[in-house]
Amino acid sequence: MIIAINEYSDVPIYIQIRNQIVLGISDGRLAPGEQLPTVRGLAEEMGVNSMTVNKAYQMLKQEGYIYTDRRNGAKVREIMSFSKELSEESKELLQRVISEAKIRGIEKAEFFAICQNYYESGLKED
Amino acid sequence: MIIAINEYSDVPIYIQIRNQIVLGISDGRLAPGEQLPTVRGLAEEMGVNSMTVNKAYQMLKQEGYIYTDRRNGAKVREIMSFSKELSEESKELLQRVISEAKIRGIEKAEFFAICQNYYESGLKED
DNA sequence: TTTATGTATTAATATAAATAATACAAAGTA
DNA sequence: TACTTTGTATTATTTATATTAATACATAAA
Repeated sequence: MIIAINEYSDVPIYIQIRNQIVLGISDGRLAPGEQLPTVRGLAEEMGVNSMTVNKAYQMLKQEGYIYTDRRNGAKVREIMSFSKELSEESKELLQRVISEAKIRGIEKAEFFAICQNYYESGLKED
Repeated sequence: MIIAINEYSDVPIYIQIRNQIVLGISDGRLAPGEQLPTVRGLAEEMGVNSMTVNKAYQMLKQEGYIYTDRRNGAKVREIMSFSKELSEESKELLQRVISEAKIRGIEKAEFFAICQNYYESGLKED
């Protein structure tokens, strides 16, 4: 999976890496159990420091998306035991997005159509 | 309107202030044309520096949510000329939220129900 | 003249991100 | 045994940003 970062974004690089990998897991580009690039490998490929990548992996591990061992590197977890609820952070983000949508006069149906697109991306398996 | 900040959040204070005000506009707690607290007044009330509040107002002004003049302070804009589209930032946030919802096994209908709640908050006028 | 408004300026402090250079533990391989 | 590759730990440095602080200015109403 290609991980592209925006160097002009004010989102820290390690957060961008983390976000991209979560996105990859959600749309199927990263399969359960799949091997992730090594810390050093990804760092070199992206042109960033390996500690920056390590920080992203630490975060993903702590959140339960991946696991690591010293020998075999990092892999996507096969079984993720999340509560079937949005995280508090997600709720706050969603509220913000919807508040701005409302101010811009975007109707609910319109908004749902946008969500639908994101929800369905990556599901096609033919 | 009460503006409460979370001092433990890693979201900068001026961004939190900005977000709260946008939220207030979207749910009707802040009416079009309504007078906002003065920079110094809000700063004292919140126990932060006035330049921090000023930074939030600058951002809101630049985004088109409010206007200011030296004499009358800051007010919510009566007419906001936004495009009827989500901002790029909102789209990215929404994609992130939905990717995490999918990983957690939250069905689309469930997700829409959550959105519905946020969409309808603040509309009751009786 | 006084007052209250947003704004501008300059400095200082604190925090965090990112890089850099090494080193360590673990476990497979030659 | 020796070597290699993995994630991880450590320490230091640089850079950028947030926040506070203390003043000062322009404006316009009272």
